[in-house]
Amino acid sequence: MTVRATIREPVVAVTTDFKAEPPAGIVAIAASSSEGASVYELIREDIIEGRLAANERLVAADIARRHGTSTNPVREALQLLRGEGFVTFAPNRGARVRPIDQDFVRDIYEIGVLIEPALTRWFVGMATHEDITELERIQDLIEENNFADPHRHSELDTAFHTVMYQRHYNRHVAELWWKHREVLRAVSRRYNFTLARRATVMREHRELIGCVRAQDADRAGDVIARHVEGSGRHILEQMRAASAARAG
Amino acid sequence: MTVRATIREPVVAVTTDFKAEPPAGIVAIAASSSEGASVYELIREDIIEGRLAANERLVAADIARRHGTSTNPVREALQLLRGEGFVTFAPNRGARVRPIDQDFVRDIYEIGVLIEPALTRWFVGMATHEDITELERIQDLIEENNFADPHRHSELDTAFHTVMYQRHYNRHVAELWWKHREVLRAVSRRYNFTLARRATVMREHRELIGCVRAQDADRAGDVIARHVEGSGRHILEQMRAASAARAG
DNA sequence: CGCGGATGGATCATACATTCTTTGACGCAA
DNA sequence: TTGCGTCAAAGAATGTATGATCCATCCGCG
Repeated sequence: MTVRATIREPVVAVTTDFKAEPPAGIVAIAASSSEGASVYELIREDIIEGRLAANERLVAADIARRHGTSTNPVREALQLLRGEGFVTFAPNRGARVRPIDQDFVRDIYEIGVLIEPALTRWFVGMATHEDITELERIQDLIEENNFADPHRHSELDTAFHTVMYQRHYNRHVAELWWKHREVLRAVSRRYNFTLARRATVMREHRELIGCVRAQDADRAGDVIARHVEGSGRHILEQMRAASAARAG
Repeated sequence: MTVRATIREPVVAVTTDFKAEPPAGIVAIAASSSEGASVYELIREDIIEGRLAANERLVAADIARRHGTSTNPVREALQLLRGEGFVTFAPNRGARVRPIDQDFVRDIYEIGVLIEPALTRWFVGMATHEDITELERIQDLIEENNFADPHRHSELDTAFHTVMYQRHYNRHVAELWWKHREVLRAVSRRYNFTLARRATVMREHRELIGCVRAQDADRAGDVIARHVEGSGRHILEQMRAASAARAG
C-alpha cells in the first residue's frame, strides 16, 4: 500500500533493474484518471491479496467513502472488475468478491498449462541470439538472488517469461497469460518457496534455455508445461497447508 | 434490433428446441437491470455484429440518448465491455470499439484450439451413455437440418459442444470457451458455409462421437483441435474473401 | 409460520464542476 | 505566400452531488 505512494517519482530503468511490466501492447488497464492509484487498482489489489474476504459484499457507497470518491467511479471500477472476473454481480443485490480460493488458482494455472507451451513453441522458432543472451542474463540474476529477496525473484521470474512471450503475434493469448500471471504472482506472495521447488525452478529454466538454443520447440513446450504445472501445484500445496493450519 | 422486442415473452424450452445458452454456472453477464435488453447487451451486439465500425468512438452521451437512458448506465456498460476486451479506453479520450478483424478472430479461435482439446479429453473420461445418446441426437438434428436454416445449425452446433463442456470442473476454462464461442458465432453469422466445410463438420462430429464411444480421449482431442482449427480457418477465409470483394 | 412495514442499498436520472483533447482561427516569421 | 506556434472555444471525459424508484432482506406482529 505505502509503496504505491512512491511510484510517482520517475523510475530510472537501469537495464539490470526489473520491474514486472505487461508485455508491450498490453495496456495495463490501470488508472483512467490522473491519480496514481485508481479505485480499480485498489479494489483489485484488495481482492487478490486476500484483504477482502471471499464473497464479501462490495457496497458502492462504503467503498466510495473509504477511498474518498463518489459512487460513480466505484461502480465503474466494479463493472470493470466484473468483466475481468474478480467480482460477481447479482441483479439488484450488488457486487461480491469472487473468492480467490484453491479452485480459482487451479483453474488459472491450468489455463497457463494449456497456453504457455504454445507461446513457448512459437518463441523457440523466433528467438534471436540476443533473446537467448537476455534469458541467460536474467537466469544468472535469478540464481544470484537465489530466492533471498522474494519480491526480486518474482520480478525476475516474470521478466524471464516475458522475454519469451512479449513478441507473440497473438496479443489475446499474451494478455491472457499476463492477467493470470498477475493473479498467481499476487497469491504466491503470501507463501515461501520450498527448497524442492527452488531447485526445480532453476533446473527447468536452464533446461528451457537449452531447448531454445537447441531449437527444440516441442521439448521446450513440454518443459514449460511441466514448469507451469509444477508452479501451480506448488502454490496449491501451500494454500492447502495454510488452510489446514488454520483449521486445526 | 427489432427482434429484441419480442424476447420478453417466456420461451418454453421444449427438449428438442435448442437455444444457445451458456453452460450451467456461467452467469450470462446479461442485464443488471430489469430491462430485457441492457445497454450492455445492445452495445456488445453492435460491436460483434459489426454495426459499429472498428475504432469508432463511443461517446457516452450519444449512446445514452440513442438508447433512451442516462450516461450513468452507459459508462458502466462500457467499463464492463472493457473488462471483456470489446472496448478499449484511452485516458481522457474515452472508449473506442475494438476492431473485430481477422487478427481478432484468429486470436480467438487459436485460444479455442488450445483449450477445447483439454475440455474434450476430460469429457471422454466422464461421458455417460446418456451423453453419447444426446450427442447423437443433436448430430441427427444437425444432419436433418443440413445447414438449411443457418441459425438453427448454429444453435445445434453450439449445443453439441456444450454437452461436452458444460460439466467440466474448470469453470474458468468453460467460461473462456463460451465467451469466445459467442464471438465466433456472431461473426460467422455474416457468412455461409462452403460445401467443403459442411461435409467436414459432419464428418468430424461423427468421428468425435466415435472417439467418445471408443473412450479414445487423445484422438478425440486431436479431432477437436482439427475441428476448431478448421472452423476458425473457414471463418477467416470468408472474411478475407469478403474484404477482397470490398476492396476490388 | 406467514405477512407487512421498515430499512438498506442498487439502479438510474439529472445537474453540474473540473479537466483534458481537439480544433481552428490568428498572427508572426521565413 | 506558406509554415508554424499560440491560444481560445467547443466537445468530452471524468468526477461530484442529490433525489427518485425499486428490490431484497429483516423484524416484529398476528
